[in-house]
Amino acid sequence: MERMNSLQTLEPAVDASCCVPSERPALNAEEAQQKALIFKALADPNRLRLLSIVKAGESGGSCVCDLTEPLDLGQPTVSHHLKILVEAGLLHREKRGTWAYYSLIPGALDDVAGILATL
Amino acid sequence: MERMNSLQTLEPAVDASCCVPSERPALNAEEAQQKALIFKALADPNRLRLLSIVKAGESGGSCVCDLTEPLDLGQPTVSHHLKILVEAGLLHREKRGTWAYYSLIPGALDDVAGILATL
DNA sequence: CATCTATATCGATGATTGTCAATCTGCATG
DNA sequence: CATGCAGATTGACAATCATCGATATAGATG
Repeated sequence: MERMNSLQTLEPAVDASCCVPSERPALNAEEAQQKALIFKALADPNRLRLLSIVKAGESGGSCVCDLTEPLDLGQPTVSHHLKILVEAGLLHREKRGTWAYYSLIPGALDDVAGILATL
Repeated sequence: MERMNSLQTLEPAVDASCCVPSERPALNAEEAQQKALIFKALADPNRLRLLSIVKAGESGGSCVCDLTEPLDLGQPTVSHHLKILVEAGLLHREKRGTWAYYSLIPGALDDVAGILATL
């Protein structure tokens, strides 16, 4: 299970040869599952709020203690949601001393938008 | 429950007065729930494939019978997934004779991308 | 009207998920 | 080393969800 998605490598150069969009043959089961994982991560109100707060507080990242209160959720629950967002390739986690700081991975949300555009 | 989302009216002119992005105060619980509904609709591999197939077959829409086989799912299950996509404001359903034709709502996926961009 | 066909709805079931309380880990500081 | 604190992990439980088989609805056609 470790390190599930990377978003960066999700569309690994569809065609190494050359150009032409080459008749996209409609998502196969495997691709669909990959991409669904990312949308699953976004499919919870509290996780959307976490992303929103982390994005708004862009300046070294937000620590869990800052995120627990506004959501009115227990600390373990927030940790759990954050883990899902990290595994989806949307957030980055950095431990500094006792605290863990979470920050948006640059471009990650744009990549998701790209997935939608190329469905 | 009827007619849940419209996507078009989800961002109802954030600010009627004028300009300035006006310090977005991080998703509140209600907005988050609304938006999560849309991502929930996208958070299933088979629904992603349905969207993909419907999008690819843009020419009057795809009927359920065309969608059942490629997904290898029962007809009731496909109908169920399609309903969820319609309720999320992503697909349009049109009954012609005995058949039901589904088509992408123009701009709907772009609107979702917009939600991501303004998180 | 009887029948056929395409699709929708219903009821049940197994799987997944969100949440919490309890516990564990690891860093920091007295 | 003992204590305290931030955060992660675990185990349990209720709620939600995806799927299916059976059935219902509603056009079309004989």
